[in-house]
Amino acid sequence: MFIFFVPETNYMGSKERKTREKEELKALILKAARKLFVEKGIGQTTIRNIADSIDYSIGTVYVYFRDKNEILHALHTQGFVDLGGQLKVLFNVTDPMERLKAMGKVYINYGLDYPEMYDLMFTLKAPIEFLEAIQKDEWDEGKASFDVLRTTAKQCMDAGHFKGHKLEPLCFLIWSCMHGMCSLQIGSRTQNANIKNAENIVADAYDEFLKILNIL
Amino acid sequence: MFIFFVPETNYMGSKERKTREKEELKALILKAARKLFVEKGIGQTTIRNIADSIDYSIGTVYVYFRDKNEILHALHTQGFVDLGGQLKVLFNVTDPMERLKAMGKVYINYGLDYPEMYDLMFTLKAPIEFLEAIQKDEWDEGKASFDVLRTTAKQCMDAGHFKGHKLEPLCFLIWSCMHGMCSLQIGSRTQNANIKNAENIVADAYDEFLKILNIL
DNA sequence: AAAGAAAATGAACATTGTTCATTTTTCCAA
DNA sequence: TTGGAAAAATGAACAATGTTCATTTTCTTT
Repeated sequence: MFIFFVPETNYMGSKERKTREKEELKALILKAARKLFVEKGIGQTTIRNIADSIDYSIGTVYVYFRDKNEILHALHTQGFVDLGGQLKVLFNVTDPMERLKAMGKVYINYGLDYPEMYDLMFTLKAPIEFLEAIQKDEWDEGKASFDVLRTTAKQCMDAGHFKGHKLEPLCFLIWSCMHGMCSLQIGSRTQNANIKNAENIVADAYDEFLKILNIL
Repeated sequence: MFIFFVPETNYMGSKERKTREKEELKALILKAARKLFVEKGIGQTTIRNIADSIDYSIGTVYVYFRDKNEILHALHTQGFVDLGGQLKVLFNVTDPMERLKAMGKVYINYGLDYPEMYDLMFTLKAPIEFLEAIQKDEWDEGKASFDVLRTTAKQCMDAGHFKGHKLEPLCFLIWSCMHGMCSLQIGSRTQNANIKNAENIVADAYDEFLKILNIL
């Protein structure tokens, strides 16, 4: 009894520790990758860079991630946890119309503050290609974030706003507005296009967005 | 006199022909590049592919273009000539509000019909990086297209629309709306995000956009 | 302490953008 | 017509990158 019990406990214990250590290393790789992406851009960050920065070999990275797209997808998911968390906090705001406005601001700030993460989440094909590669055609994080918008817009409608509008397309239009501003700004399409006051154009356009919301 | 005249004529003639031939080959390279980009995507098209498809060597491509970014920028410019031309045709529509609506439709159709060209024009960093590389911080084609929008929106204001709105930020907001829809659709962000009727979401959202324009 | 399992390694490969010395072609003058 | 210079075209070679996998190292259990 004793003879069997002790070894088995040790085995299970180390097995669990191993699992934890593996998760820790996986997290370490992601943390390093994210840091490099933010610092020097996704396109300029190589697997070697990531491995070097945490003093592991290239091969080790490939033990924990099948390819670069899986790393990008994992960070893509992290980004949605971050942004989604910030959006969910806004349910503190009881008036749905005010909440909707606040959501727009949070979304824009996230995009402009973390452009590389934003690109990963909403522009780059890589994380989507990973989903296709593993035959998963669901995008859970995107779903969740869009649900937050849909729920809020629905409450706006219930409160008498958006008369004559369809919920789903209107939500997508609002999302497109916010995304479009972030995307054009991040992609440097505002800088050289002869737009006046280009540095503040997103903030100014957001004000126009608010004016329109106020009459809907 | 005669002795000098004849050779000089020959020289100038062949010189001009040479110039023309160089331009033709440059155009041929761009045509091949564009074809491959549209067929298999920009990321999947290599310089070797382009060279092979027109039976020239890799080196020749580099005689005519300093690097891949220059090719991307040249096609980026072509795209703006195309789209800009389609937009300018709409000045046939005299009512500025109707013209604005039509411009949105043309823009969206272009984006959805030629997603790779659209990415090149409004999303990818490469053509912008080329501008930076050659120390040019003007983006003539972008300017011209935005001018078309600005002019039309200004006429809308003069006709009594958009009261209380600022021209420049409102134009950017409208552009962002259209761009956002194209960008999310092209980037496959609508497909798996639990959006109902995802195939038609852009068209449906455009209808919501029209409803809003009608009250502004 | 030894054997077996798990983890880490980095050399090696394929692909890409890019360069540049060399070759081929074109052109003009004698 | 032809020789040589100018122009154009070439493709071998290089550096960087993602990726694989046979080998080495480390850890775990008995």
